[in-house]
Amino acid sequence: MVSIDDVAREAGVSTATVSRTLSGKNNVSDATRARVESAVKTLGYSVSASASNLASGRTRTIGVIVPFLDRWFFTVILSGIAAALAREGYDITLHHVAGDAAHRRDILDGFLRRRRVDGIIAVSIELDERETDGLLSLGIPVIAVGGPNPRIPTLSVDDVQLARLATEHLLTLGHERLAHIGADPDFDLDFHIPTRRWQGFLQALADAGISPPPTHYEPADFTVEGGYHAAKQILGRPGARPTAIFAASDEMAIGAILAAKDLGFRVPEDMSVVGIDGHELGGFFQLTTVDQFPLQQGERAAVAILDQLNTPRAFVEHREDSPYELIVRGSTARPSTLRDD
Amino acid sequence: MVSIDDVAREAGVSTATVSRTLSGKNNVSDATRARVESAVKTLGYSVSASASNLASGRTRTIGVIVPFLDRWFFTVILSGIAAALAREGYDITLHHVAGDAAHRRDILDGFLRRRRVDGIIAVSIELDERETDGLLSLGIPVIAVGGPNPRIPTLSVDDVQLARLATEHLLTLGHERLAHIGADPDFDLDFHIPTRRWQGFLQALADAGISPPPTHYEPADFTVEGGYHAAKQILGRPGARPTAIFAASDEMAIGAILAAKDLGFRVPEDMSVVGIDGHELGGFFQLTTVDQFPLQQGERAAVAILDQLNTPRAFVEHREDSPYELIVRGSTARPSTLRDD
DNA sequence: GCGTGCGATGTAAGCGCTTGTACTACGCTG
DNA sequence: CAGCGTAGTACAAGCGCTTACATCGCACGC
Repeated sequence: MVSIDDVAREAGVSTATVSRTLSGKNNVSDATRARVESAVKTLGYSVSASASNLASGRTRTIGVIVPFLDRWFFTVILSGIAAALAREGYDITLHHVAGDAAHRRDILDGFLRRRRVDGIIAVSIELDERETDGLLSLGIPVIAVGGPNPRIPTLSVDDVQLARLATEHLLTLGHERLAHIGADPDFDLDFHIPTRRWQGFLQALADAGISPPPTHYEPADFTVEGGYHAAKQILGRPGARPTAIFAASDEMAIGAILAAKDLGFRVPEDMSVVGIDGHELGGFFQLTTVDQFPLQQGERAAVAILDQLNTPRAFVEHREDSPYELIVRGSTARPSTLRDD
Repeated sequence: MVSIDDVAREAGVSTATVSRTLSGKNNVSDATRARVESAVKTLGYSVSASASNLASGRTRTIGVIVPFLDRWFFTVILSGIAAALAREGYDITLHHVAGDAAHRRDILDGFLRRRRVDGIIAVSIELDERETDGLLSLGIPVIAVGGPNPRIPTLSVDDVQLARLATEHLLTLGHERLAHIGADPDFDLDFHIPTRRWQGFLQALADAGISPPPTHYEPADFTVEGGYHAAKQILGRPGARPTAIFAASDEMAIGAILAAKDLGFRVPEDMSVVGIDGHELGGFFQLTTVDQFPLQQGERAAVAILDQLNTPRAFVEHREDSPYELIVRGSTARPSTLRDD
């Protein structure tokens, strides 16, 4: 393997100069720089990451911790992180932290402690006090995306407002009997998001002077299948049928659309459905949704951690200002009572 | 930061002994081992990865290159890789290699050259000659999953057989007019898989003595939407309508099911649909499919690379023996001409 | 009772960089 | 023309480990 000494010899300079040239320091003359660069090229040299790390204390690597590796939303965030970090020449080491407690310990106590990474991005993971202590005691920047942890600087979307927006869209169209597909209580233990969306839903209804019958809440597990079953419950239950469903995720909303169709309801004529996320299948199913731009969320997190690396601050605040946007497609319309057809 | 010297001092031994203890070497007495371990615990020590790498030349890290980070199939493979590597205490550095040529160069010439990883797993990426040379010249094990590259040891599924199995399932049920939804020619330039599935389809038909009319091939882009449109073409075209569709992916198969329903056909009564992959939504849509167990494919790749790391071989052969299995659900049945109902 | 061998431990030489400090040569200024 | 600042470069000391080799006892065999 060709080392920095080989390059120095080839270029007729010291290793220090080679190092300065390669790391873009400006106190190298143009002539020297050119010689070094040509030596690098002819020898096919590239720095040894570990030697560089050891000497400088910087790894140019960010650790990313994700709870799911096979769910659309999380992989899109990951994708955004990867894109933004790659742009700046940073590597990413990926840690999939699932339920397994022993494995969690391995990751949080083991891998991440070894000065392998300059910073950590934790995507939507619930950490207990001990784990949080562990992360923070590493002495490197930590940024969370959308998690519920108050002690870690977090970038998130305002879930209450998101849900309000979706709900207000339905109210604006003239719907008065709304149902909500939210989360299982179990599921919500880890992700408080569903509760906040439920709150936003209720707030919007309250502001509109509508009190929702409790039967119009149905829990599900954030999958298409879960949304399907929940919607069947909602639509099949005797009594005044809701004219619109607000599902806390696009996948559940898609399930709801399919359920409605299977029951013989037309969407949106008989039943409006709105979701949240901006899922890739939304366009195909003509799903009206509040897009929360997960790709950008990932990119913002990456940018934030790099920023923190470049100019360390003692205090990084929580930010609940990730952008979102109502995308109106074909799954919502005025309720039939207000229609001419 | 506490270093190995601190531990050595605390335990009253040399750093060499600490190092031997921690790396599980066996020539350390039980008493000494205990002292070291307790010192490690009280000081909260963990090795510096870069120092260890630099001294030993091993990183305990595998580089994984994926072409997509937001498609179910690839993220599931990634998930399998991550699980298997984590089990052995290996880290993974993730590289998302999309179309962008400059970025590709950065990855392949830059990141991976820096002795950052002990091995590389390339998931379904097409590499040109120069890129392949680059990878192989790194002098570390490289394993591909499902790519078309003859110079890199590849683990893959036998796509011809996979397609034969799916097709033979339809033939066994009594279908004689079959259609296939495959790939756009463009798409196939990168992934030769679709062509091989098409071959398997044709072989099965030929063996059964059936010559398919060319109109029964329809290209799509491996998405639900693509499958939907392709199926509409197939079903709407005048002439003898096929009684079954074999789609080269589950997502396209799901699109085909939805298209058939939208056109007023019942699945499977009027139209059978079979896919390939084992997609998570398959159960919900009652999709008959040939599952190719992507999670296991990822795990097998990880195991293979670790094996190669432990006992290097000059030559690692291609293996086309990844398991697959026909999962018969509700989207396929005998054609109506053969039914009593 | 002494040589042998082996298990347990210590010594120290790197691994390949980065970077603070020292040095050189050059062009100024006064 | 001496004195001085500065840009450009070299020197060399680490960074925190791993590991080949040296050392040291001690049990064992004869």
